Amino acid sequence: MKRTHHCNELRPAHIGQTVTLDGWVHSRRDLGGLIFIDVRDREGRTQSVFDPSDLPKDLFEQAAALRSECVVRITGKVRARPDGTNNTKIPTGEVEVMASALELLNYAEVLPFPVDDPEVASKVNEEMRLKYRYLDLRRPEMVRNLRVRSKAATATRFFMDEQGFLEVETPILFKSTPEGAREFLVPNRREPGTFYALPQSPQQFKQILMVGGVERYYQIARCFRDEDQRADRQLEFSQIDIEMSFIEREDIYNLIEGLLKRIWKSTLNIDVLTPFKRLTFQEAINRYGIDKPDTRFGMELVDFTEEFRGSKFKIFAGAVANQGVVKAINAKGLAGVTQGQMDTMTEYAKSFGAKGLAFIKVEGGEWKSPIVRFFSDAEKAALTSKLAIEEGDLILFAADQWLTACEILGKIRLYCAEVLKGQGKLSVPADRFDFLWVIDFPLLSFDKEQNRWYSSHHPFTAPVAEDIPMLKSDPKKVRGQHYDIVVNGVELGGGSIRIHQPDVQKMVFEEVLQIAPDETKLRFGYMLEAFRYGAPPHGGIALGFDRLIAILCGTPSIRDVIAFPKTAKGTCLMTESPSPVSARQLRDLHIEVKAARQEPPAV
RNA sequence: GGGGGCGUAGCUCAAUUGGUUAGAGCGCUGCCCUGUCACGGCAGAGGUUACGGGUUCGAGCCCCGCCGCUCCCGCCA
Repeated sequence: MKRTHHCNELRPAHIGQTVTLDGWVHSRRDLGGLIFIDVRDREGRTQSVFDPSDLPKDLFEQAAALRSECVVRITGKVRARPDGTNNTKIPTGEVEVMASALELLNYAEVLPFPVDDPEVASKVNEEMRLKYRYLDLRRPEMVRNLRVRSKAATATRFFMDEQGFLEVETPILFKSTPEGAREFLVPNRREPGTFYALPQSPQQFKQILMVGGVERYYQIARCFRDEDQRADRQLEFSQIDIEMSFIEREDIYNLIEGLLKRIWKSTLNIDVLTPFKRLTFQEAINRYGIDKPDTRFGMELVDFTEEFRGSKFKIFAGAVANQGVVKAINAKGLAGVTQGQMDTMTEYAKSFGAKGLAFIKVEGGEWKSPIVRFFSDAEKAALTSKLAIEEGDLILFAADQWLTACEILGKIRLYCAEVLKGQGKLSVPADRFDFLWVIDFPLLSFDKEQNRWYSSHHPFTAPVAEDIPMLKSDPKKVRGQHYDIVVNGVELGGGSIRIHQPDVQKMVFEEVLQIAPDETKLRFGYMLEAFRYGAPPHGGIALGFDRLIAILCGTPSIRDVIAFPKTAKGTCLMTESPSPVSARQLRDLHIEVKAARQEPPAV
């Protein structure tokens, strides 16, 4: 390598040294008689000067012909910049390289979009950024995201190693287990009609590793789910996947708190306070209307079920009489909500099953609301005191079954917070991270359509020991030893203590979940068999690695922290995948495509 | 599968709500310029308004279809 320094390295201490820099032409300022070339690499940029008075004519002309993003090697002596010409915006701004040699390593054609101007580049259409991802990745913001990702991965590996974990890789070609997410299938050439599946997660392998005596396993694992995408969901994504033997829930909490503390310290140099708060599922729903609450602001749900029992306002009284609840939130300072925003909120509430969205605007010293005339003085007094109502407030109500009412207001709460942030009435510091554990989830949920119970998390989750007797008598009340780690309203990960007794697992499969014994054997037979030969008590967790990095980088989309992400429809705009394949490939795989299909280009 | 937003020059955006030859900034090309760093100055090129239909005397704008990007619901054990 001929490069002597990177482009964020030269300081006044280097003055007098002859150096060689390799990089891209970040910008070229041709003053006619004098040319400035800023050379950029992933570390930063450095100014070089081409002065015709001490350069051969052809060298000077070569420099004049350079254009943005050409790859160059520049050699020259480091010198202090003349008085008054320092550039305080860049760390190398006190010095410059007086070029004596220039090598054009590669020429660059005119770019489809600029990478040198952060203002413009950050606004470029994402379609363009994805198609020319290699250009997008040159932007300092993107380099920084990749660096944070790498640092976090390294911190994870160091920490997990210190804690005695073994990094073990598990197969990508897995067995189809049609529970949960839709899988990607891979046809087996060797036996027509059989398929591998790509793993939704290494769940079953990591439990088998515990049976295999590994005791402490981790992996930054690639997972695949053929479901529709979101800003925080890709078809393929990464998890920090962890499993441990001979432990209880507290051990997982401790471990993860230590891991996140380490990651935050090594990437952002922020000290995260531990232990994290804990909230039961019940309390999370009751206070925030969601199982992944953002606790960086208040606006909590307040219960008025007792106050409106027998109220003259029949909608509220009726909900209570029907075993439902009445809940309200105070969106402080939002009385000036526009009709459009109110309509949006009402539509939003309706999409979650509400019949409408009752409200009170507190403006000009009075309560403006179509429903307030039905309220008694006692009811008004209760609202005023429990919601701390003041001038300028907007009160919003939901009356329904407990879970529905809470979820509706939970969504409305988040919407109001966004509106208030937009108006500058609510601000959340960018470096604030509210971590918390959500615990005591119900083990089972009931599927009304299929008239059967299904696992809230997955069927290997252990019930809380004291609740086991209720498994058959009162399944609804059984709590699972499941936990979610939440930060700033984002579900960062979740896990559980697993069932390690084959008889309990069999009972859950067959008697609680009502999966036929032969089907259980077909799908999970190898697991049940493994558990017969001495399975240690164990449990684990998986953290969404992409989401974790997105939070560290302060971006709402995980596409910004994945080098080569896919679009919302699952395509790669750079490589144009997925794509048709040749008839011969299909024949080898014993696959006949019935849908009208595009022919691949002839090779 | 459903709902919303967007698509105009290489890029980011305008276009007085259906009316002349579709504009600006940046970029690009040429010329000038010895202390710039968002260099500056002068001149110039660059458009199938994503695509296909329709309504109209007239469509970037209205209608239908279609493609792509994006956000959300469903889905994600």
